[in-house]
Amino acid sequence: MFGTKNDRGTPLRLSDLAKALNLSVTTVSRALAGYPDVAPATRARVEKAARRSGYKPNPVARSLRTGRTGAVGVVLPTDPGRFDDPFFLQFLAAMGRKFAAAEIDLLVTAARPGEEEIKVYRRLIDHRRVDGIVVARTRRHDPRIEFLQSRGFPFVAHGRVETRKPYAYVDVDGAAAFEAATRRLAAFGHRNIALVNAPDSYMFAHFRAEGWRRGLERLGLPPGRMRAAEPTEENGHRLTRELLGAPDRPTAILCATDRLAVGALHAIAAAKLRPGRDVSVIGYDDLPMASYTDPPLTTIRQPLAEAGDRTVAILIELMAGADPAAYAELLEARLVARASDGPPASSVVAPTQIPKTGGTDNEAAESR
Amino acid sequence: MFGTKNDRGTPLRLSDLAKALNLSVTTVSRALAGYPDVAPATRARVEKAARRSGYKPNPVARSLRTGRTGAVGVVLPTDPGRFDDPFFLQFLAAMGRKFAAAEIDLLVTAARPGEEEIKVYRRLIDHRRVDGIVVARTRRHDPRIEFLQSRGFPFVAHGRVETRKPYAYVDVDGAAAFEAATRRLAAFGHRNIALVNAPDSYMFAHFRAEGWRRGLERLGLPPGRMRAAEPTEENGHRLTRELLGAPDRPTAILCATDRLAVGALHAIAAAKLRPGRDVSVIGYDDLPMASYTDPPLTTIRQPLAEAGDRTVAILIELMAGADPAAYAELLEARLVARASDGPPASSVVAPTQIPKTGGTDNEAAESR
DNA sequence: TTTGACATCCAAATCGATTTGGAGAAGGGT
DNA sequence: ACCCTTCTCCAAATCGATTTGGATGTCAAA
Repeated sequence: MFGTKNDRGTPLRLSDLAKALNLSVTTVSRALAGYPDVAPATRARVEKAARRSGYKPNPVARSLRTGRTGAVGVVLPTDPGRFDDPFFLQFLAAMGRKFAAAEIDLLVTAARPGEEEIKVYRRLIDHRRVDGIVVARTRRHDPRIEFLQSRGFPFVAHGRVETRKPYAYVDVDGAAAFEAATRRLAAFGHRNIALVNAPDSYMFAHFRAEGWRRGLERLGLPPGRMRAAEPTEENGHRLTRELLGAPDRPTAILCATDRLAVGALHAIAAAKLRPGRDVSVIGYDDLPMASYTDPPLTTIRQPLAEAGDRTVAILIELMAGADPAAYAELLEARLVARASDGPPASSVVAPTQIPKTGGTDNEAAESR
Repeated sequence: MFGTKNDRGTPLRLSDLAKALNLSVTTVSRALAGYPDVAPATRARVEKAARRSGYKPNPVARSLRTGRTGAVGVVLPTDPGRFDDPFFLQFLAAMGRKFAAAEIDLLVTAARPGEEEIKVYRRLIDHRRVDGIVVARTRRHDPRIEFLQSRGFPFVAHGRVETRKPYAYVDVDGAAAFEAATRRLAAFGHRNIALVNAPDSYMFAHFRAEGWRRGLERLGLPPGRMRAAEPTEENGHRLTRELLGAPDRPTAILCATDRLAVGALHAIAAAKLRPGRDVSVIGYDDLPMASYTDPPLTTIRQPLAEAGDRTVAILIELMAGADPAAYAELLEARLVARASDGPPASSVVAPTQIPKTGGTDNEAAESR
């Protein structure tokens, strides 16, 4: 009856459908769009023909006319060329299903924090590449949030920001999670609990440190030591080695991410200490590999799937015109107990066998 | 002189520029596009005005007219919701920089292998969402390749496929790498070298097995055992446990990916054997965490950055009309020696202490 | 018979850039 | 003086869908 191609061999156009039905493109368009000024019988005829022929409107033409693109942008705040943090992939994956279900395309770019970063956002918006944006890994003073707010562009942030003007976000309560983790360690009997953190400029790092501090304080424990750097295995190793080399060696180390924790476990073993016995470690993220560290990593699992679902749902509402101020969701993380933490080996262990750390690199690193 | 916005507050249009310059849109368009029928002085004037005002053509309008989108699609062959394999992210990252430099947007989707998968490709093409496609992780009989070829759509595959009709691909010579790794293990003195592989339906797994087999053969060693399953830590652990439980326990295990290798190391330790001493392990991918396993993983690093660069470069040429048959590139991987392999502990070790494996799950798994 | 009110339908404008098919002017050759 | 190139430039068509602003027809009320 109706072919799925027109006589030019290109996908069916609205005008092809109209011609076949002996109707105007206007009527066909309005019939499919649900306008009321189309007779029920006509609408049925149009819908049937559209279904039969597999007609789908050309999204580019529609986009030009309506100004909508059917795509959403995500700019990963990392060096393009190596945004290999598994977290980002999990994050993308968490949103993928919902976006696919809504027939929304995901446009992924990478741009490292800084001036260039805003340019990418500007391009996405000015050139109408996307209808909405997801901001990943917020920072304390985040120029991206300010920029998007100033443009009035729909966006959802994964994480909070220190700003007055309300905006839509979905975040996980890292402070509560780290306070709970601190309590857990204290309950094991630890009194010297250190933190291997990501740079404080990252909001997530800031909150996790806050939870740790609050936990220590409420438990009446003395403040612990903290070191921070970009969350990689290598930095986790280095910072932990520094902590272990200090005179009052911590018996437990909270790590802001699993990648840091992996490095920490390694540094502990390298110092001839038993991770999980002499020094407890707790991570955050529950990456797939967390079960396969040695010992298996006790870590905190954030409800990333739920966060992704909510992020997408909120973004869709914002793109339809909803007020960003109405959306501020804080989800709960939950601790996954494995074997990298437990009671301290003994209250009074002589700090035996701790190798000297190198002398040149023991200031707290705070890379870019 | 020229504002960066027109009087409607929207981004500058070609017609705004034309009006300001007292020229027709035709001339302005042709001046910027480099047509020869524009007076040098006029062209200079137009170019200067465009630069000053920051004019960028509306990509949607351009797309409607030219049929090009300025975007490229990647469909990750995984469950949407959990495409958390670090490899995919590295792969995306490897292409990210070049795509950004060429001002090409990257459209990322996930669809699990099967019928649904082709639907996604069909949508990308029919709806003109992208100008080209990158096919990730090829399979032996890959319906994606056939589909794209039948449509004559520009694409580059990361990996080869068993087909006669030529197509453009960039691949890493996994067979050569695994043959070399096998030789290395044999040089250490190993004679019983097993393979923990990904399903043979994946082309990469097929080649790595081929290299391993060829290596054994050329060295005059007896064929080794192989087990295969989806490349996750968990499966690496399970398959390795099965291999270790067999009567003639291998002294070395090649793993098709680092994730499998991580599981393997863990299974070896769980069997009270010393990884790197009693049982050597070599992985593939050199994920960031490979340096932080216990012991640090000897693995094979593929030149992913180079592969990404070439993939993008080839795709750009194909989109400009080049012949896919002209592009078939095979890159070399290189072994990164760490501490998970070495000479076998002793030629004659009694297979002591090997715990019984569970009885229910010891057939070679070959999940979907 | 006339007048609304309502139900249906459609021609044309629109989104913004590209491209076709000339038009007009200037200069050269005969 | 006339014809032909060669240079420059531009009006209008085009891509395909959406949307504005009617046009037409029908039927009931006046």
